[in-house]
Amino acid sequence: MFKKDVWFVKVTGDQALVKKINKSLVLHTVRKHFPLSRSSVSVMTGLNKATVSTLVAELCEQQLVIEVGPGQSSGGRKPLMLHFNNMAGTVIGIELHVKQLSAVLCDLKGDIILVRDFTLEHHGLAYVLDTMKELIADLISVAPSTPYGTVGIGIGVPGMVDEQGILLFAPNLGWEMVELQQILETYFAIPVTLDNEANAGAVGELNFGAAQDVSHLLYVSAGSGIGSGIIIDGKLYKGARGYAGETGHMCIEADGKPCSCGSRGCWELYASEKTYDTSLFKLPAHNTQDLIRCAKQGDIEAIRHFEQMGKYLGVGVTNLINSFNPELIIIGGALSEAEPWLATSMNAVVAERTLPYHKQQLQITFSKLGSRGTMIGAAFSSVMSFLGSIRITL
Amino acid sequence: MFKKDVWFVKVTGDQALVKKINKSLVLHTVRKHFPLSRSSVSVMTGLNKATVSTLVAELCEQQLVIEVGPGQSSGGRKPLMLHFNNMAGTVIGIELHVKQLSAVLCDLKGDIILVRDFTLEHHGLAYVLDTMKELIADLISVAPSTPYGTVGIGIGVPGMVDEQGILLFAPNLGWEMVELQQILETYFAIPVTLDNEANAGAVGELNFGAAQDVSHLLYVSAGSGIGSGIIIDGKLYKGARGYAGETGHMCIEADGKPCSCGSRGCWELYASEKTYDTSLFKLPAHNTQDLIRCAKQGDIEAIRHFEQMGKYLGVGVTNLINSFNPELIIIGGALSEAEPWLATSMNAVVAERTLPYHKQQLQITFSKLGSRGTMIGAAFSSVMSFLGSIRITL
DNA sequence: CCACTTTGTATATTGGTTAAACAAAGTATT
DNA sequence: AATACTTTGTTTAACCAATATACAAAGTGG
Repeated sequence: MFKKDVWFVKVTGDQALVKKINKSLVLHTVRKHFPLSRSSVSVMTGLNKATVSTLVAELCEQQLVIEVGPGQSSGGRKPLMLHFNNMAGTVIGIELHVKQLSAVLCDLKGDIILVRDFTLEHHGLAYVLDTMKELIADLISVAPSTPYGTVGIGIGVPGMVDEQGILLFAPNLGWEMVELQQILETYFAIPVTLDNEANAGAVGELNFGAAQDVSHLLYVSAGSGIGSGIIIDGKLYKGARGYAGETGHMCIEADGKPCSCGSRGCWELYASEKTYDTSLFKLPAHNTQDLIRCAKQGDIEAIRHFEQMGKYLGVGVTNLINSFNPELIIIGGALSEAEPWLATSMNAVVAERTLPYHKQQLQITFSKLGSRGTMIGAAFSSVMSFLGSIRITL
Repeated sequence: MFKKDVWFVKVTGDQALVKKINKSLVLHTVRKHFPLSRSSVSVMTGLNKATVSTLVAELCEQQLVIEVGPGQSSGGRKPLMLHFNNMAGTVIGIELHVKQLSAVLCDLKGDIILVRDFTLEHHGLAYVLDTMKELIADLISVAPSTPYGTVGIGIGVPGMVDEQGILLFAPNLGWEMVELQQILETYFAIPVTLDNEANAGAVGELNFGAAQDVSHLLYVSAGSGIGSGIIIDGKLYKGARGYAGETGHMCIEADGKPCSCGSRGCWELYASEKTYDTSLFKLPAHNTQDLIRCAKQGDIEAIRHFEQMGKYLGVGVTNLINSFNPELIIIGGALSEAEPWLATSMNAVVAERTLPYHKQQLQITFSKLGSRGTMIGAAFSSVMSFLGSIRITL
């Protein structure tokens, strides 16, 4: 419905392309580093002062940038400080959990204005869809009045999404081939970006969490299964058809346990919540939240189990490091809250098994954004999509 | 010594950038599709006829494109056909094997002009380096006279290479921290590109082999170990520090055989020539060449062993497919010559284990270029580097 | 021989960046 | 307080690559 990725459609170079590059450069420089004077934008971007002035004037007219008055002098005329107008519009970010629907209303900076949660009673498609529509409609209606209004809806789902925004398969919901993006775009007439939960989480961390100014990053979402969001050159890597990052079904035991995917020895059979039902330990509970509570109280079986998961988490993470050579690995998802019991054994395995050169300048952390990372990431994808669609010529 | 990747240094847009994009577009359109008229270049690129005329005129003056006379009319004036001047310069491609040094002299199209082989007696650094210098000097001296002369040397090595062109570690040669690129650039005053064997092979297949017009590709080089060349968006992906693609040390048996890398259960312990010494079968030989001969003669032990390797090859390939979602997987390296005995079991495992959606529009083939792929790829990297460094303004 | 097509070039225009000069508004020094 | 210097931001003219348009060149077909 809405054109996506307009950026790369034009392969030849002309003045429009030049302006697009520079205007976008100025906009994002202001967005990331405001408050800022025109002069410093010029220095930071390498663009001529005059060029910056022209482009800033246009961005002001488009209300994406605002002049907020004089700043402090550094030995000469006072600079006129520029702000990114985070209230030029709003976006909605949604995460579809198995038992819950979470939504946020964000400004264009990605700051949360409002949160809504809704407990799902079952996974009937019509029911969930209606709930989602209600939730979105509610958020749109209470959104503060802004020049552009609500400009995008970003959704993170626990399943595989293709390039056309079709939710192909969501095992935990029992859904297949749901044209979620198209349905919602038609209903609300607002651009919708649909992504799997891991990809959304990666975008969230990249822009707000542990991964700012990182360009090669893997976000491992460990929960009921495992999925990875892959950031390459600062951009989400989706593969040929949009299915990249299904690392949960990476085989780490060639002749291991049979998996529902048809393979054997898949990573997520050893390092996700799927282990709870087949654990060799006498687990006092079968969900992450309760197990963490038990571990906090010193339950030895729960702690042992987490340590075991940490080890297998490390095995898979090592594989990713050796293959991708990232700067940063972030462990996210529900299991990231078990960091205190997972981290030691995981790090030990990674330290022992990763190739020496790959360990240089590599960082491994747990998610900084917690359960909201996915929502915020989904919302932010919409922000970027909106900012990328801004008119170049006035 | 020589500036690499000049392309991305400039982040702002200006007319020079526009011209660079368009001139490069015209050049590579002619290179890939010649013979071609200016008019068809205009249609294919989307550039205005006048723009194409201007740029072609410059490229002709730079001797990279030549006008070869009138073509066939299609109902109007005869077109003036353009050729890419593959003899504007020459490049040298070298592959450093364990027991052999192979070199080619290529034109700018990547066609082989001359091949030289040299058997290495040992791996002494000084000895190999001297041999390499002699070989290169010889090829340069016999290269046909061209406007630009020999414009690049590309080298593929069996080891890990960093971004600065330092050969960090080559287990089979016993080398560590050899500044190969810098040594040769200083000696010959010609740009040198150094890459590991798998990356070079991937570039070779991408441009001359099974992978033309493919943008997401994995080239798995299986020989004495396993390494992968990863092509993403039509470009070689090297990771944060240049070490991406060390897939041979991907763990496929969490508690498997110990590996020299410090880890356990590494892929290459189960699917490379490293299996020969620990095989459960009574192998009639311990090198690939002889084993293939035996398999051809029906030796059941050799065949069984290859089938076993094929299975494990499939396990690793499945992991790569699920993670990267490529369009194409190419099996290369010495083991690719055992295709008849590897393919069936490998394909069976991949078919059984790969996620259903990832199998759509996925192709798996064995290398089409054989043992020369790496050399040609290395040479071609140099060609691209040269063409990328061409002056924009006359 | 004439109408039409295709190919390629010449010319004027457009629209972006830029350097340089300048104006505005401050600080520092005497 | 007056002067010199800095910093910030705008104005102006120039530059240059792509483009639309007109046109020239060279063919085909009836």
